[in-house]
Amino acid sequence: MNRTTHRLMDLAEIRIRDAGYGGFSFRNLAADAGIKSASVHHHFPTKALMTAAVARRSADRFFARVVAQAGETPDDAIAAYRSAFKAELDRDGLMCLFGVLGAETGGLTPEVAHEILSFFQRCIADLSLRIGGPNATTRAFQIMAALEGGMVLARVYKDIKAFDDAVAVLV
Amino acid sequence: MNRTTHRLMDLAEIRIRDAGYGGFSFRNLAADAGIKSASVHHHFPTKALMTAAVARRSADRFFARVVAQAGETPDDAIAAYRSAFKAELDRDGLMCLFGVLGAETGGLTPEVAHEILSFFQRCIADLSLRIGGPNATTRAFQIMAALEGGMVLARVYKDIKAFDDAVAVLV
DNA sequence: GTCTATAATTTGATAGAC
DNA sequence: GTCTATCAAATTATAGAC
Repeated sequence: MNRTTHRLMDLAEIRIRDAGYGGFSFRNLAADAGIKSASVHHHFPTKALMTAAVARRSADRFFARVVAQAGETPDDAIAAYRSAFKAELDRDGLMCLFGVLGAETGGLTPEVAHEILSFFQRCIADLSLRIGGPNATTRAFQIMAALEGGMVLARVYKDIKAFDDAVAVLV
Repeated sequence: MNRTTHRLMDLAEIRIRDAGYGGFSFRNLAADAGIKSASVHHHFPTKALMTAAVARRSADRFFARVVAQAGETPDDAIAAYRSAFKAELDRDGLMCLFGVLGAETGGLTPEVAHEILSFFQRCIADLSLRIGGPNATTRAFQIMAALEGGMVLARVYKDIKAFDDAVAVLV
């Protein structure tokens, strides 16, 4: 993949995290990149496939970051997840791509919905494994819910402190 | 407000909770109701104002339910909030209107965004008051995050158990 | 309160030149 | 790889008849 393809994915990711799947179009994306919408189709055949590609790249980056940071204890793993999500908020004040798309699941094509579900399944499986113990999976759901819900609150309040408060109990 | 107005709001609420603000139009709403889109404009001047009206009605109903159920202890209040959110999942498997719209805040008009922020501020203020103590507000953010995040997970997994797991620690 | 008709704009997508 | 040109469909919204 070349520079423009990546640049278009960067721009799409921002738009989706800001306003959801219905909140971006090939037209405004092209305008952001300084090209025409027809040229965007050269890089991605359809909007749905582009969104799926953006989600896949975002998930890969997320797990690379989490794996790099995760230590040996359950608390290390939780801290790694928390800081991976918080990094997105810190960078641009926008929430997690998967939280946004997950909330509007009913408006997504099957290929996009599949990427979203896969991301959360991978998080839950990985977290459960690292946490261990009899209630590991339940605990993993609690952690993911706190993180995603915290990001929604930070987005609505336009204040990262809402996220910090929401996830304070995890650390 | 007459029967058709309420019916249109019911239909819009379902659509928004399923696919977000960008996931519904006056055309498909009208089709759902068996009328024409021009007739929807007789009830609501614009899509944004209709969405704001739906949000306001949803918030009023939510707080009426919470006030009716909330007992005297902090745990009673938390249980009331949890059951008010869960009631929506139980009814149709869809998540909270405010969680969906909150996630795509960047794509909303100011009047809609204001309704969403107001809802969460009202929840946090009310919960903090009922919980009491020095960390009441922080605790309120944690509860709201768990509930909203739990609904996102339930929506993505298409399984209410994801919500139950996510909020199990609250009860 | 609902309809037909329509305007103005946007959107997702394609064909073909350069 | 980007462009112009274009299409078909959808979208928000309005005017005016019934």
